[in-house]
Amino acid sequence: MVNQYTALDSVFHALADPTRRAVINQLLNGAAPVKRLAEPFDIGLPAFLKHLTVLEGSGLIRSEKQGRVRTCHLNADRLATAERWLSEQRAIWQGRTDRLAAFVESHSPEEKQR
Amino acid sequence: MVNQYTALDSVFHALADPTRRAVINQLLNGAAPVKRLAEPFDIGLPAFLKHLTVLEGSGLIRSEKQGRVRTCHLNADRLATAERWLSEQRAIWQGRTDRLAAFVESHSPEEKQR
DNA sequence: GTATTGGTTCACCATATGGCGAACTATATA
DNA sequence: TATATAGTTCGCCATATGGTGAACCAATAC
Repeated sequence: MVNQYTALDSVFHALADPTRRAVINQLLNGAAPVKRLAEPFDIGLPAFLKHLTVLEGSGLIRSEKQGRVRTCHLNADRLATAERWLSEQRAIWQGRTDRLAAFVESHSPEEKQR
Repeated sequence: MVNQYTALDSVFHALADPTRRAVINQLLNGAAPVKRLAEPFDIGLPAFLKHLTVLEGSGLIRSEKQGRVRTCHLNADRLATAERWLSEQRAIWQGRTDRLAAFVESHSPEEKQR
């Protein structure tokens, strides 16, 4: 369980929670302070902060504090990381099913049912 | 924590583990029995079975047993579910940054620094 | 200066996760 | 029939997760 924590691990894990996905959704419209991000959810600030920590740990968001307010913004690159992995898998899958279809095609030219 | 477990929750959670992603990777090349899937990993069968249960619970794989061997195959649709969410987010993000760029463009035609 | 606001930290709790070994079931195989 | 093989189930354990309330700090606002 102490295996090197890859970027994909932490990104997918961060995305596996509805609260965190909702935060990302909010941040799509631009940066926002912690308070405003937390408003829609009925959990305490401490719990919410943990979600932000997970998100920031995965690189999906960044944040900086000035004065007493911390502003969070999305790091869209990291979303792309996950998207890339998924589309790679799909590409492999499609390549394989395409070859399979071609094989079937070439070996049973005129009858399709068995 | 007892919120209705959405499909995205379980899919992303399933993907958040390197062992489980590796299993998916194997299944891209076609169906395989549990034994063969488990070979590359140096964890016990019981632990491996839990991973399979998580994967099957998320709908990413399906499996059926005949005789004493259980054969697993990928359900690529579910991968697409996750991919779709991600690309939606990216679309929103891009729409927003595009509008932002247009706004900046139209409001400071010749000076860029403030 | 005092009060309020926005965050943060701390100790704590219940449950989930990911692993183990041992025992067990059922199907092939010899 | 005896034995090996493929899975499965069980009880156990350490750690992670997601939440709580209470106390605390540092900027603002009054």
